[in-house]
Amino acid sequence: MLSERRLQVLRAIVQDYVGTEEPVGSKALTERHNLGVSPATVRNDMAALEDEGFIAQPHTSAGRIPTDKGYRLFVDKLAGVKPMTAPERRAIQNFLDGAVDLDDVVARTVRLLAQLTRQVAVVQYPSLTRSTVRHVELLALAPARVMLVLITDTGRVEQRMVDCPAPFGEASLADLRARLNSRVAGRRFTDVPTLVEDLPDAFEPEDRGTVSTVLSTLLETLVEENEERLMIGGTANLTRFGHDFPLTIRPVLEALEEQVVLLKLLGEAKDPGMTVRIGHEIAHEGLNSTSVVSVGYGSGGEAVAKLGVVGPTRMDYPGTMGAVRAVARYVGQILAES
Amino acid sequence: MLSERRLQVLRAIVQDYVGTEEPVGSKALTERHNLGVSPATVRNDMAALEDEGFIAQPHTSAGRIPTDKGYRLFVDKLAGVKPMTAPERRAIQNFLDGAVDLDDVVARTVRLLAQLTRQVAVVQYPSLTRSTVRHVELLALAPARVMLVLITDTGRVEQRMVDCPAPFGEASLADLRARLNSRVAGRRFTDVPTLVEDLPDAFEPEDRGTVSTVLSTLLETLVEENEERLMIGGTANLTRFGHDFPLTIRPVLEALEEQVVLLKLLGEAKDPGMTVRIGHEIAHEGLNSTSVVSVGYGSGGEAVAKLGVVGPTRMDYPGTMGAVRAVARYVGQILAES
DNA sequence: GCTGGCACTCGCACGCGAAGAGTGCCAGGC
DNA sequence: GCCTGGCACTCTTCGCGTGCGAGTGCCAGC
Repeated sequence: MLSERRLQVLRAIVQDYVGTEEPVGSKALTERHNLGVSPATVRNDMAALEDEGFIAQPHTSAGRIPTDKGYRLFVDKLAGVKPMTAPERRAIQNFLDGAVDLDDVVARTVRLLAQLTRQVAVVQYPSLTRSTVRHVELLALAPARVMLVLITDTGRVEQRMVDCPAPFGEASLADLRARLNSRVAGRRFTDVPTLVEDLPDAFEPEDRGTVSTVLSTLLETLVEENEERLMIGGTANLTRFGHDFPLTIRPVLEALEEQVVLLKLLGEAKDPGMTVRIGHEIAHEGLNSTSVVSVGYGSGGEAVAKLGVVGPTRMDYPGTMGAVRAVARYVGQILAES
Repeated sequence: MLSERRLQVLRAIVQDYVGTEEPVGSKALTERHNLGVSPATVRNDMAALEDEGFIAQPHTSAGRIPTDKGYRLFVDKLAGVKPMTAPERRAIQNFLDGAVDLDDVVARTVRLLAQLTRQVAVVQYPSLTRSTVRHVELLALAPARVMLVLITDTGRVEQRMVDCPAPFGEASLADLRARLNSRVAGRRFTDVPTLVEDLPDAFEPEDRGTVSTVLSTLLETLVEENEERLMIGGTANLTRFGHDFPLTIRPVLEALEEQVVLLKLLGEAKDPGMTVRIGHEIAHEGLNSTSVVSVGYGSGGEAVAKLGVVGPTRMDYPGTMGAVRAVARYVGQILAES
């Protein structure tokens, strides 16, 4: 196990490197932190930390920078979560309070997170499968054409066109609407398939085909892969890091556009609380030099989706974690109110 | 007026510079294009073109590059719109055909445009004010809480929560829903305000407050500034230009995130057909070294929104214009079908 | 009005050397 | 046994001078 002082040295290295973006040497360390020992001693500690793989030197005659493993230790053992200040909290609440609908909530959240952390913000829309049904609406647009509108308790709205195999009367439609809502309203989306299973049986034979079609469209809408959406913002912040740009920024932008990658990433974080993934811990190659801080948010006690930020591994973890946690908390409140 | 050959020289310069990204000299020009004259002659032409402000040299001893004015002349007089090939058209159609709802259409369109042009794609959602109402739905979520759902003929869905001043019975709600729809269904959104003006008068005094509240929420939803949304994609393509990056890419990314800027830009292009804005013709500072190609698209003869791409002034204008036009055409078809 | 020739201007890549930062190691002290 | 000051060594970075090459402008001739 590393001695207490060596951990302090690692902490100091991480802090300085995050602040300056430059490899940090033993002399600078002793000057900026009261370690109570001389540079030579720190050098020994650094050599030990390097042997253990927590830090590395870019070139022989440069200072050290933390490795992914070093950041991991920092995040797990050495750093807390920096709470937001009172004015910051107020600003968050004010900014989110003006939202008029779910799209607006998500858009504002993205902007807010990007501004607070000065990094790329990612916000997932509330998952359908983890929400409950508020209402299902059926609208006859033409005799054999129905629009299906799905509304969740989190304010999310999905719509689908349904082409019916046979004309469907207004009375049958009203019947289906009523039966459907009485069965699924207030229930979790995951329960919907079994709840509507035998619904066609209640209808006249000539309507059963249409009812089945409507129901299967409803079920398709709930399929995991379709139902995940997210919004991204603050990509301009990517330009703040590394001056070796095109190479660094490109794969990150590409990965961000591949929403699948991000969704997988957010989905992987099983822990409902905060998750930090650092550098190579992220499977996707383009994101190997970034870290992702994510957390679930939800209207009640349960998380309905995730939000987080993507930034360079060299990021201010305590501050970022604080901002992410605070924003998630307020978004949850807003959703619960609406 | 410039002689025919000088225009050809300008065209050749634009084409070569777009292809190579490097200033083009007189010798290279004569080698790559059959101008039928010697480099010395071309030099004279280039000097004339420079005097007129169509081209410039980055440094004394380098080749010439087109100025914004040069690109403008190229686009207006020298370049046509390169039509898509048959396979490309088929690919566009296939790609768009799988869309399940409006969000999906827009998302696919953005991806498609970004891929075809290898630039940043921008797609505006169909404008509410230029669409017609398909249906207005009112759902009672609580005695004094109504959800308003607005559906357009282009498939766009907007929802708003309405907190009513007084409890509102299910019967009154059904009444309002029926009256509202009979008045506005099939009508243009811009006509809605006058169409619903006297609607509260038809209700009992105790319900009038609530009806007014619902109606004013409806009207707010239509306010220009709220109703404009857009989706952006292909930002990774920004990294393909200039190696002097951070400086170039940063303001562009910032401008793209400021959706207001883009919306204004798209809105300014009054011409329903294709509009090309080049470099400093764009008022926003961050976009001074980019060009924007935009065109309206719509389900019928009329444009309901715009789409386009943002790229470096040094872009393949004929190809980009061809792609933008083709995509707009197919998106219009898809919307008309849904 | 076009062409070949020629002098001139610069930007850029290359090589070299000095400067500076930081390390590793060692011998001595508490 | 651990910490410290000293010292030699390594390697990157930066500045500078030079040569090269690309490209131009101009001029005289056809």
